[in-house]
Amino acid sequence: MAATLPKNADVAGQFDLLADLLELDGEQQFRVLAYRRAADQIRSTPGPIAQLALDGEAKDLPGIGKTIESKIVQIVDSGEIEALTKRKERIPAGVADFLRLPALGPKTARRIWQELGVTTLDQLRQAAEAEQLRTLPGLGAKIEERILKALDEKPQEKRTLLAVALPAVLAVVEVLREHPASNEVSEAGSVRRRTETVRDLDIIATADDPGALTDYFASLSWVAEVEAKGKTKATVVSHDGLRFDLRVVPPDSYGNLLQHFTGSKEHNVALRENAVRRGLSVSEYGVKDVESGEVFTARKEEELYEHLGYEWIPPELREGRGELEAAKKGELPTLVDVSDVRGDLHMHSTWSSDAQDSIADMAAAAQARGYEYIAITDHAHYLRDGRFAAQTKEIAKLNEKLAPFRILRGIEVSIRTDGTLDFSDEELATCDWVMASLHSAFDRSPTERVQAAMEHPHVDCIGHLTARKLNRRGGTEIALDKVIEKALETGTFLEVNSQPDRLDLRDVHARAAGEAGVPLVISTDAHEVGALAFVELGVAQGRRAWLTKDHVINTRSWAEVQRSRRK
DNA sequence: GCCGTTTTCGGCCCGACTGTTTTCAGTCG
Repeated sequence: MAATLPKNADVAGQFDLLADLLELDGEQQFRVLAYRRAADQIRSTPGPIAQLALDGEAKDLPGIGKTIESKIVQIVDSGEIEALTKRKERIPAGVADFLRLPALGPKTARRIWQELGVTTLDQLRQAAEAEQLRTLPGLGAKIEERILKALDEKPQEKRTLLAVALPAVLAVVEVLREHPASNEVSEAGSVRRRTETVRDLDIIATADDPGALTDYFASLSWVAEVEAKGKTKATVVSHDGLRFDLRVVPPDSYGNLLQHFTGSKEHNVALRENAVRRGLSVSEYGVKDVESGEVFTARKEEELYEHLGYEWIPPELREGRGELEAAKKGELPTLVDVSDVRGDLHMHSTWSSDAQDSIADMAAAAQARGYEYIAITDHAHYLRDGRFAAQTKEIAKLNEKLAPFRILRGIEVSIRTDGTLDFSDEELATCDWVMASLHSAFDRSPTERVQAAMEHPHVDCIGHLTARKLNRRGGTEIALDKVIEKALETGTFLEVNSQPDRLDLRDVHARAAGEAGVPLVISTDAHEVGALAFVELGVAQGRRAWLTKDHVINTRSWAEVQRSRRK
């Protein structure tokens, strides 16, 4: 067996590339689709897929059968899927890049390659500039134009953080609701599902006068550019670069449309596949009984799901990860809600030089949110040379004043490269709450360091496990299964960090931890009072992870948290 | 290639838009 297993992302990448090459080779589309689905499944699998394949358990996952499992084993054994190696010999590497360009699908890319001998993006640009593409039947000047435009654009724009997108969309929804022509207005798409980042921001509405509403939408003061505007649909770009899509739909099928435009694609495909087996064809306009031709429309999503035999599914779960099966049996979890949260166990004060507000201000803001307790968890390295004792005094003094509200004497320690903590055991022993986190040298044995920290008798919780920063760095390759195992063994909690660019654990990781029985903490890591509101993002992430109130330890009183601790 | 309260074989989501075409294939979400 290889010493280190290939990463899920790399395994998935090979299947996606194989799918691309098969498609270019004109293979059966359903084989291509099968590889793409397998790639998606592998990406959303929390543990190492390679180990599962070696153990013969990968084929238990949906969309992965014996053939794909054996191909994963090939990656472990020789580094690459054999079929991929073979296809690469036949198809020039650059041709697969054509598929990333708009308007170029497999059929067109293949023709450009085979009939014009174009095999790289540079050659493609030259061919488009020389107006050679239009010599192929079915291709014209427009295609050349679009290809050149796409090649000139920046490689890939960053995705918008949910923290930016969500308030922006909700504000627009509010404004549209106030317009006299509108009836129902809702956010849809990935924002409604609360995915950690989004590309476009979708809104759907019903209106007495659709044209009046789209006109109004396109004329709002923050709109910098109107990309498209018709009676029932408009796309605009705001001055800060956000792209909004508004669809105005008839009220009778509002439920169908809201469901359709909320997605995800995977959820909708699975929903429709299941419906097809029962002779029903589902579209955004209604559910058609194929035999009788009757069409069912729904004003509400609940009616639509009910008609198809499901209980209503919270948008956060609609990712094609087993929610339909659970909803059919009526076994969806009751997801944790922001109102369940009773305290915040990770935040900083001016004692950390990167934070902005005093302990007293943080406490007041937490009280205003209705919390019963907070933990002040300043970085250990700011609390040396008597500052730790001084801060403890300040907290005690505030507690006298604020009781029964409680400020916990917490701390956030860094896990050093050797797995030790950057604070003394004696002082940690006096803390109510200890978070341990990786803050540097992320590639140096992260799993072993986290495990070592969990073994420490005073560490209560591991903060932002993978240390990823959305749009900036991918996060460490931590063996989540080993971390979960150690968490269960030592009674250590795991954090869902609510910072907009962290949201770490990510959804599938938090779900795996929750299902394994590891208690989770949803905390903000706030560095200023306003950041306490990020709990909404953390809770959304928790909901995407199928977490209930019972999974989340800070939905309990502090006394209950203490009782449930094993160390 | 995967999968099964109609199937271990024969299916595999749905509709809109686009560009290039006189009826549609390919692409996209």
